Amino acid sequence: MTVTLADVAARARVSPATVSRVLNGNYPVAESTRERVLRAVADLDYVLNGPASSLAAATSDLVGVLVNDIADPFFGIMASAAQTAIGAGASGRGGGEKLAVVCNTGGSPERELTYLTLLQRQRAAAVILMGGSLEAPERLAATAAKLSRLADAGTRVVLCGRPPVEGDAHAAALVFDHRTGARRLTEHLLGLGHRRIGYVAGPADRTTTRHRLEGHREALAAAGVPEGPTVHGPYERASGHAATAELLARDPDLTAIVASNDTVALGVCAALRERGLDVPGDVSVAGFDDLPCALDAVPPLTTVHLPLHEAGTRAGHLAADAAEPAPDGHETIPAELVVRGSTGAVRG
Amino acid sequence: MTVTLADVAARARVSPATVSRVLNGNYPVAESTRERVLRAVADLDYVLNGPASSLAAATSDLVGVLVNDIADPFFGIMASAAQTAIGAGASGRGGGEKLAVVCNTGGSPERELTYLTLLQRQRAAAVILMGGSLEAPERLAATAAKLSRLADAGTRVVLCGRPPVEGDAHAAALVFDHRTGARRLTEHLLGLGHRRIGYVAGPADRTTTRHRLEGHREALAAAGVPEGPTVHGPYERASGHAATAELLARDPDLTAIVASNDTVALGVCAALRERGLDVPGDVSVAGFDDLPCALDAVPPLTTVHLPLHEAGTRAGHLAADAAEPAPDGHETIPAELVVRGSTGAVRG
DNA sequence: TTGAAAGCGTTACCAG
DNA sequence: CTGGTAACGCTTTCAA
Repeated sequence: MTVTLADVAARARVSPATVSRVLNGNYPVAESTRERVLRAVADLDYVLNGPASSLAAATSDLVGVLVNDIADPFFGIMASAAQTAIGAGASGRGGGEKLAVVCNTGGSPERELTYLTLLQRQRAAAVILMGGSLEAPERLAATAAKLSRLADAGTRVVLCGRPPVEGDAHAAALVFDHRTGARRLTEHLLGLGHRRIGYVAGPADRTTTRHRLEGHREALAAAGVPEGPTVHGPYERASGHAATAELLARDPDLTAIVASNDTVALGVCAALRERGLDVPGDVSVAGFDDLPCALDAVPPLTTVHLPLHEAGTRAGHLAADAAEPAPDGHETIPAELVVRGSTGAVRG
Repeated sequence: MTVTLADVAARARVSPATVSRVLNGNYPVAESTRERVLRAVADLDYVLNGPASSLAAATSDLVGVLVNDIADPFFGIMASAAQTAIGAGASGRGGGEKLAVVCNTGGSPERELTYLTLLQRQRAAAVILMGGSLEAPERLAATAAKLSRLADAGTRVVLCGRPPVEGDAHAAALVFDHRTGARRLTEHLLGLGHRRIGYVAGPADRTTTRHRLEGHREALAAAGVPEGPTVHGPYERASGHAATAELLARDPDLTAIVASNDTVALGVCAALRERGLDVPGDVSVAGFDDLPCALDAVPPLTTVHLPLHEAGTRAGHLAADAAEPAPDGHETIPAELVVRGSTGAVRG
């Protein structure tokens, strides 16, 4: 029923081996033969059988990109950049590009492991893990074990926005400097005169949550300012909205709120507006991630800019083997303060 | 080096066939044998070889989800829902779930075709095409041809948010009622007294752009109100921002602006604020898509709600064969007007 | 530069 | 309920 390589070979009057060589383009073939084969391919509308090809070659063109939340532009931007970088990379087997596919783990370690197994089944060429991870020890161990098994099987592993696995040299790691970014952000607010600062943290037990919170606390400690109320919640609008009520209940005199994430910051803004509070007149709001899709329609916010596009591109190149990893496997990606407007100073 | 099914069979003292049956769980096996096999699998840390499995079975567990822009939550939300629905569907071959992977076409028909070919290579179990498409005839024909070839090869094809292909009964189509939604939106503005309404349309030649614009014009025509200025641009913030300047230049007395998309609407709001115009006091802004991540931090907007999550879920079920398609293959998904606040009336 | 043939690891059919 | 064994379609030495 379906056209096979042998059919193409017959029509082109060559051996299957020759067709394979033409298709993979990694072997010298006479130009005339080559043309004859390509014409036969076109005539027969032949499509290579991926599974057969992968089986025989013991590798595939699949590159898995695991993200915590595909509905969050934070991941969308990185994934998009990675996918472009991968597709544009060196042409792989099967006469073409690599197939970069995005897998949505929803932040669940179980689903993450499931996807990794699935990709391992497929003999994926590479795997990119994007975003922070849960910090539960057994989970980390399970993931680390799976990753090193993947690496052993020849799958390239790239960590993007996630701390390197302890004692695992297999994976290239691109690490955002959340801590410094968060510290700068809080330093900025302190510089504007704020002394009562609330903090909406991300989900507990996540690396990003911890690192950002640590930076925040560093800044407070250095300035000798006591820590204000802190509330944890998922990286979602609703979370910022609910947290705001909680923070104001705990300290009605807050003059600033730091959100662990832009999406959360938007929720904070909405909640403040509902209460008749002016942003940033009454309460200053600061965010993190600098998502282009979220920010300039709301009052001027100060945020920390993470170069998502660049990070994703770099991850893609590493995954596609189109770039050399750093000697020690780690690369730190700077987080840069972006101040929008200048009305965030404390009144009086 | 790598553990194969035969190794497992040897250790469990059964035949390879039996191991396969245990793993696929679609054949009766004695409980004791079954346990022995599973223990051997665990002991050896065996992972099924996907390509070999797909080759022998002539199908795979891969489901491709093609989206126009993975960085846009519009697609992220639908893709996420679809992925969940697919994973939760009937357990397929290989002892588990289907692998739903999202592919970012960037709205380019070439990349779309490339991905479809790649998925065809992989003998994908299903393909979901999300979002509107370009209307260039040759492109439509090329895509249609590819899709029917996929369908012939046993791949289920689902269209989600894209009009059905002419004369192609292979694909199940979930169609958003953009036209009615857009009509209602403009009717609402007209009801508030607006008579000079600008329109920021999506990219030219896209089905969504055309349908939304048609609905807008229907409402104007029915009310005998002349069409205001219209500007085309991509579905991005920057586009709304730039378009606003253009619209106001063409008609400084606009009292309302309809954006073809929420992301664009945010850009419009930002541009208006920069000009010192109050939203919706001076100019009323209306959006489309009702993205939860975009809307309630800005002034009350009126939008059209598209049930993205529901649509994505439905698409996933259809792709996973966990639901029956409608008899004629089409399903229309309603677009519902959402009015936020009530201050959008024309002044005086 | 090309051809022949030996696998690659599973599945599924046919016996038992 | 279990075992034996042809496919499945391609890649890749090894020769020519």
